[in-house]
Amino acid sequence: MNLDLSQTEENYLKAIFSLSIATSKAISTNAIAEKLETKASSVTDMIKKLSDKELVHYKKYQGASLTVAGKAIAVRIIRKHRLWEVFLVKHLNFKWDEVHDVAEQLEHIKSTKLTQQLDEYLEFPTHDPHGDPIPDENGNIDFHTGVMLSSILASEIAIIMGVKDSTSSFLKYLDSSGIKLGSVVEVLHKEEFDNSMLIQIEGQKLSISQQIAKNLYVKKQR
Amino acid sequence: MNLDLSQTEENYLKAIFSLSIATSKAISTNAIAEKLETKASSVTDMIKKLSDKELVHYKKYQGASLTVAGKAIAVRIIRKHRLWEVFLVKHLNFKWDEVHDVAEQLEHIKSTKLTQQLDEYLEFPTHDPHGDPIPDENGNIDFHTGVMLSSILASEIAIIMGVKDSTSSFLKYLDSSGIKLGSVVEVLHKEEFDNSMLIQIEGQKLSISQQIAKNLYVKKQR
DNA sequence: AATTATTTTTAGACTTGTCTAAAAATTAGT
DNA sequence: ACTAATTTTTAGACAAGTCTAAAAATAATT
Ligand SMILES: [Mn+2]
Ligand SMILES: [Mn+2]
Ligand SMILES: [Mn+2]
Ligand SMILES: [Mn+2]
Repeated sequence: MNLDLSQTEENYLKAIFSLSIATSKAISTNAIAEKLETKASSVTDMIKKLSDKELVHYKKYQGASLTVAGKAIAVRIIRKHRLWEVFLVKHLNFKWDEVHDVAEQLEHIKSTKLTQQLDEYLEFPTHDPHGDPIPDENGNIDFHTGVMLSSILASEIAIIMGVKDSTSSFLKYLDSSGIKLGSVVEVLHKEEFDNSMLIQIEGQKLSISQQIAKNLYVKKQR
Repeated sequence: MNLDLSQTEENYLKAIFSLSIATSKAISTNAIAEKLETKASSVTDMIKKLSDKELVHYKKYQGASLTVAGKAIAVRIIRKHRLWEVFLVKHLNFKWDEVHDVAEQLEHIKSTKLTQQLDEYLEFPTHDPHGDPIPDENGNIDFHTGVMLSSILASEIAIIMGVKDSTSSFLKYLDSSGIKLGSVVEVLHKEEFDNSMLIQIEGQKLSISQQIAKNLYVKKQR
């Protein structure tokens, strides 16, 4: 059995993993297809292949879920992805909205020594530039403990811990508004009508939509 | 015309480039096949494809050579390969015999910003860990001016500038003999029978075969 | 429960890159 | 110059990954 996977196979495992975080149910063919911007028929073919390699559990019409072996591989890829993102931002002057596409390529480089040395070189970072947790060598992840900013009540104070949406447009919006990881945010007012909120952040007052607030992980202060 | 090449296409261009350094003639199908460890029939197919893309000149039975566009791409890949090798040795504790396979993967990462920032981060290195010249941003290369150690006469002194053979076994031999880039070498005696030589290097006397001496670039002193 | 709508799978085709075996062209040897 | 050896190309096949269109299964409606 060939244990060396193609980039495509790795991307499928990663997609199933990230779709599995929100639910404990099997992931539908369509969901995977949408995530990978491919067709359902292609997904069926690939899932069968991964099932033969015992990396996913699969029963016809029942969707897919990762086996222990499949999950271990997915986590390793995510680890590499996030370590590279840290490297790009910390050492190569990339902005947090510029790293993802390059990391999508770098995550497939195969060299355990490289990953290990990169981790050490970066001084064992625990989170990537978007606040996402970096799995350790053994595949353990500290999942986001944070709640969403949208759930914080008026007059409460919180700290920005991460972004849920990592698209360039969202990150650029945050940059232009001065919102960054570690920023202290106070909820001054919540508008009942549309759930928008007026917040105090980085020395300024700002009105943000619920859409924005739902994509920011925060840690509530006391 | 799609300008984004596959890794395979890039490897063919690189192979033709490196085989072209030794000669000004077109490169034979067989030579490419051997270099890439593939079959001649596969090479013919790919050369046709690259010819359609105007990256190689090709006439049936006449071998292949790079067009200006093809050469520019090949040089960019070699630049990336060597920059990554420098990074791995300088920052990630890789030995010079460990970098090649990883660099073979990293050279295909597509991001001009990445290449440019990496170059800057490494402080614009001119040579890789094996002494090979790194092309600059515009594709200019300082080819090895050096001669081979095998051509140095008895009683002459030279400095090790690079290795021609970068296989792990050769590099490990050099490590075990204390030979490294920058080492000063004095030729004490040349054996006429087999062209082996007795040299003084890094404070010790050493006998090396012609095979060894033919794979070391040196700069003659004075 | 029967019919519709949606999701998923299958069947067949296409692209990329590879291979083997055979044919064609070139090169070498006499 | 002719034959033999070598190199190169072609023809046909295969694996990986993708797609479209049609069939089958499941889920939602009435
Ligand atoms: Mn990312
Ligand atoms: Mn990230
Ligand atoms: Mn190399
Ligand atoms: Mn090198």
